[in-house]
Amino acid sequence: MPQQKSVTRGTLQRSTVQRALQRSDGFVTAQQLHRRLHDEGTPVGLSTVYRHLSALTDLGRADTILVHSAQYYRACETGRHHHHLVCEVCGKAVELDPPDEAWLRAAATENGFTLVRHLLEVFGRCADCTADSGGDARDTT
Amino acid sequence: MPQQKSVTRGTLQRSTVQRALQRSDGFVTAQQLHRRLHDEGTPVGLSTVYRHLSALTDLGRADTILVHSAQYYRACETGRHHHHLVCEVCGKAVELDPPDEAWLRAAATENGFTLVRHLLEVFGRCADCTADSGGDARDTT
DNA sequence: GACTTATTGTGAATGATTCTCAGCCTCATC
DNA sequence: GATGAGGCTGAGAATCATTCACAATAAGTC
Ligand SMILES: [Zn+2]
Ligand SMILES: [Zn+2]
Ligand SMILES: [Zn+2]
Ligand SMILES: [Zn+2]
Repeated sequence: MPQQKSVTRGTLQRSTVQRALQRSDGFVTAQQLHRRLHDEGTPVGLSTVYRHLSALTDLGRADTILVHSAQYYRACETGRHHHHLVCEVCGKAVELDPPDEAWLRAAATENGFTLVRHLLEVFGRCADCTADSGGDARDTT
Repeated sequence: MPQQKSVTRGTLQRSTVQRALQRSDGFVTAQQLHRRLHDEGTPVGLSTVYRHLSALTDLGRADTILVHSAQYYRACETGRHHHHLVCEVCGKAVELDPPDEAWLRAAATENGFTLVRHLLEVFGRCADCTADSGGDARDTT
């Protein structure tokens, strides 16, 4: 449980990372954000980017998904429970309100499980990206 | 697109990995399987374990989930679409038949997306593991 | 302004997964 | 049953994302 303590002070880097995340639409990785900040002339150390993205996630101000062995972050105002419809090509994302999730709890207790969390991510290609492209399209459903 | 070609020949290592995976209950990583085989006196190279797990997945004979930046595999006979209820502590897993997934397609087209795949994993602790333990229990829902 | 301490950034460390490639083994063929 | 071509193996190097360590720096406090 080496759960590291979250950063909390109001620093320049903190707001920089926070705003950069809000400006992005769709999910981005810490690395991408780091490079972007560098290119924009407001560089922030890679570790610091990681630190703040992680802190924002802890605070519920961002949500994250794990794809292709990489962690993607996205600003997230709503405190409500929701899932994402993510474009595999450009990273654009839409929030989804799932309907019933009751069957889920039912299934859990039915099997003697105590629920901790669940994760639902839907991948596809947005209208724009369907237009161009012509590459691969595996289906791991 | 550096999609590597899958192994297909009938070799000793192939069946060894395949059977080891079937013997395990719950999800396991390539590393765990590799170590287990080594301990059991039927060592198989790490690369080879990775190759076969990946091949089995392509063939639909195994399914995989990504947790904590690590890939977990599990033998999977049923060709049907399904999801998993996974114990975060011991890795035990139960297959779930989700009810309606229609809203999902609806939501996709509604947003101009072409669906490719979706991923639903439910995490919790099984009866056994709820009994002991007393550690952390975050809820990223 | 001086002080206490959290935060930063660089570079090294980690860990999982993939790649490389020479030698080995399968399998179709004879 | 022997042969040959090409697929399979495995040890170690190479990648890649992420985490760590720690000395230098800047926030918040009085
Ligand atoms: Zn949900
Ligand atoms: Zn797109
Ligand atoms: Zn489903
Ligand atoms: Zn368990």
